[in-house]
Amino acid sequence: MSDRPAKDKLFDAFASVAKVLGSGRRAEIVDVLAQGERPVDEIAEEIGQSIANTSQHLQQLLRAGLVRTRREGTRIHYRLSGTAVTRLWVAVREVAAEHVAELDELAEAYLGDRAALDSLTRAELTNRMAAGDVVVLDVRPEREFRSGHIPGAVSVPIGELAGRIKDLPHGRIIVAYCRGQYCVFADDAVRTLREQGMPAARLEEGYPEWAEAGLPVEDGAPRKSGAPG
Amino acid sequence: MSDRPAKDKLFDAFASVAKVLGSGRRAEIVDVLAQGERPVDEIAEEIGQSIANTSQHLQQLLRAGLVRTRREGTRIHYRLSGTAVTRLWVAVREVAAEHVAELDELAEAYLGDRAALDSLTRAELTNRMAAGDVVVLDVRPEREFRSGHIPGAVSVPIGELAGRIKDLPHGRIIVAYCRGQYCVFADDAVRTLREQGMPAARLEEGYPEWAEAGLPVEDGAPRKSGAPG
DNA sequence: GTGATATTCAAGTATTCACTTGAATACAAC
DNA sequence: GTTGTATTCAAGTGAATACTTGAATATCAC
Repeated sequence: MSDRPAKDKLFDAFASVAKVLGSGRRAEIVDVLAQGERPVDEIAEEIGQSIANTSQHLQQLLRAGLVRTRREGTRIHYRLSGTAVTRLWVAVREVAAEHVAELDELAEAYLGDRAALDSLTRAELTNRMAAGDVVVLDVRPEREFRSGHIPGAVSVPIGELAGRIKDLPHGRIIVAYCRGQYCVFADDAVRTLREQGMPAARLEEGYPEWAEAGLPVEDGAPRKSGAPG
Repeated sequence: MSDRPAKDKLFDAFASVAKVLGSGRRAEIVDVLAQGERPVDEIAEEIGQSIANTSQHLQQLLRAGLVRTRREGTRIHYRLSGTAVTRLWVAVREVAAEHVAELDELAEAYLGDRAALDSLTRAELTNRMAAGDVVVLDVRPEREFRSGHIPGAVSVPIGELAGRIKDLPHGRIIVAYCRGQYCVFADDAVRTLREQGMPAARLEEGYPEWAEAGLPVEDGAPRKSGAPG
């Protein structure tokens, strides 16, 4: 009754999208690119693989249509090909969080114990931003901040945080955010700030989810450090 | 700085979810189970594979946490483990539709030319249902209808449609729906009805998307054929 | 043009995967 | 208990995959 070979091919095409996300290294690449575009060598460093291997993973993502490229001189910048890809990546993590038995252990092994860390949802953060009683801290690498961030956020990459704590405004709660729920930067930031006696919490999710939810974003260079608006 | 082995394992765990969807046959299984639970032999028949092979695919889906089982006598029924899995499957198809170059051709090869077929969005259908000027026709196999359908829909499996056209009410547009955007049943139904001079259109998407969107659903046996409410 | 750098390609290897076939298990009917 | 049926398991094969190494390509600076 139904056209079996044609149906198989159609579903193989759907599966090709999932298949390309079915490698931990390519998943890391998508996670990185969800923060904004990056050249090959930086991606390789980010995922801890050789450049040749990273390039081949990127070719696969390209063939599957999940990423696009842009040439700039000798460098080739990769980026996700659209917001549907971000949604797909979020959906994968959701299913994993709900249904993969060992995920909690693995996440704890990587992230450490989060029990002591406060976290805010996006809605809570927008409320508090409206009330004006928070400082929003973007602790991702500065180039990710430049390609897009929460409006009014201060960029202090996690590596520089310890040395710049004194520049941060006092008297308001500091809410740190980073790449997402499974990113260590914001956790590290909250721990560092707490050790210095500053009230701090993390945004539960990260920048890609914020942008994907249609909340306002801003891009460009960070202001000179000091108290923001 | 970051714990590479732990990070790799965490992302491997995310990837394991995508990987298991990265086979056309397993994708078909998920598509079938999105309509409701099914025993192994029916799934095997639905995807056109041997029972042994289907069983192994199901084991993989089970290990990855995407499906659950229920024993009933000697038969084992598989079902999706939650709505997050449906969302993931929808996300995969969206990315494929947007970014996989050959998908249009493959879909047309399987579905045939759709240019002449009217289709309604979910919102359009709910409006027309409220206005009372449509007959909603569920052309999936009856057991899928029983495990959940659009309220007020009439169940006429596609294979029986030709013989039951005379039982359908006249004077109202007939809107057929089935498993989803890439399912042929509703297309076939619209063509069959049109040939008989009845005004017909299809719902753009299928039952799983309807249910996932939080729209009302109903379950149970179909009424005896004849005009519904 | 030459040299330097970023990226891709190609070949090789160990591993994993999909499917087949045939046997083993688990429950139901008797 | 035996028989029948639904499902799973195990072994085998050919294809695909991830990563490595080393060479090829493309652009820029000069």
